[in-house]
Amino acid sequence: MTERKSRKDAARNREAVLAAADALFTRGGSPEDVTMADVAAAAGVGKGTIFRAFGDRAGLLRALYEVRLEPVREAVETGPPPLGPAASPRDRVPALLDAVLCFKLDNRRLALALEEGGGGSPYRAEHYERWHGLLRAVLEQIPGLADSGFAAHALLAATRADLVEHLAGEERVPRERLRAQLADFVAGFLASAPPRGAAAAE
Amino acid sequence: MTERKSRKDAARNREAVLAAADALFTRGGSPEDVTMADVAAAAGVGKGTIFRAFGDRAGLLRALYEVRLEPVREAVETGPPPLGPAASPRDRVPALLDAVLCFKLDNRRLALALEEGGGGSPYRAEHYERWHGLLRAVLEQIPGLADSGFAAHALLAATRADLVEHLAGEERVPRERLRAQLADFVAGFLASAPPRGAAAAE
DNA sequence: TAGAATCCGGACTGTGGGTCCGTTTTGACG
DNA sequence: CGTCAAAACGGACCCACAGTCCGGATTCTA
Repeated sequence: MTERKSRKDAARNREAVLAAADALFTRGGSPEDVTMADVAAAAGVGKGTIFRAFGDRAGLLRALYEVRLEPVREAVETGPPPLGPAASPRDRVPALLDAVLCFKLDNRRLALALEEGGGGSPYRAEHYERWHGLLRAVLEQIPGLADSGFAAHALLAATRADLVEHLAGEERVPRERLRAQLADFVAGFLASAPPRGAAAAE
Repeated sequence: MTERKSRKDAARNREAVLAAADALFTRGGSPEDVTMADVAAAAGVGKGTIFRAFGDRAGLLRALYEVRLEPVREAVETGPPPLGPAASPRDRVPALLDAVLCFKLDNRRLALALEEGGGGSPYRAEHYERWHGLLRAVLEQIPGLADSGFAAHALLAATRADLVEHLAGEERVPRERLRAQLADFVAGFLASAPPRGAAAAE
């Protein structure tokens, strides 16, 4: 009942396309250099098959993205702290942003392709809205912070795929250093709301 | 001696193209919908003329961007506080970011076109490097802040053209409200470094 | 005003996303 | 197992657009 039963060749080809696209995008090189025809050839299907299954290029990218994002989403929704819902807001915010950063580090070309040529704004994508809504809600629980809606946008903007690519890929900033920098930045922002009765400096 | 003397028709056409492109990009509608042929037609020249004068689409966009950015750049480099060099770092950081935000609000479609289809990363553009270098230097002067290089990137990311477009264009957030939100966010971040001997909360 | 250097402009090319439709596969039913 | 309609296949085809090319027009120099 989950979905209309689809013909088995359709399902098989869908998987083949996803696998092929996955491989092609993971391989080094600009995401723009991977054409739909390339994907079709690598998957051993015709172009028509891809477009029927995914609608357009952006659809394919989104589908791939969702697949890869699945584990992270699960960890966030039902996992243990600090990522899961049981964590305190002050711990969860940095954990969430770190998770996003790590995801983009692990899926640079894909995230890049999706954010750049992904049709319209990345801001209309529903996966962005998920992240934003969640982050906003968590920020909301921390009193004394500025507009949490904008703050959520701004913090997420620090993990934009092309920025990550620039820093990690272009400037060769090591993964752990980048994570630390983001963590510091987030910590700085969170520090603007006094943790308790405001006991101030050390 | 500023530049090789160019033929007067070349100069005239260059201006015509800039003016036409300016008008076309300012007019509502997606920047992608403005083709080079459109610009050529509007300017009353042939396509070849545009490509000879600006190299490629990105070159035209960059040239336009520079022209529009000129006043802001001057205000930043030689203007009065809080934008100019005489301002204290704590005042100048928010002023700089506000200036960037206002600029992008005033030039939404253009900034969008440049950041999206602008060839490669926006992070390799030299105007980005100017802003980043400047912001970084100013942040550097505020003791107690996290890595100023990354912080500069992160703060600038909050003014990304597509985010601005999303908030101001899509969600109809009024200009002044957006400025206030950014200002709050920046203030929050700056507050993480104690202004003086850390007199703490109010 | 002659001649050369430079520029003009629009026809032309290459590329890649997306569509179309004749052919093939699948699965339900008798 | 044989038949048939629905669904899927695939690659030839279309189109839009960035970027190129070159014969002809324009502008500078002498």
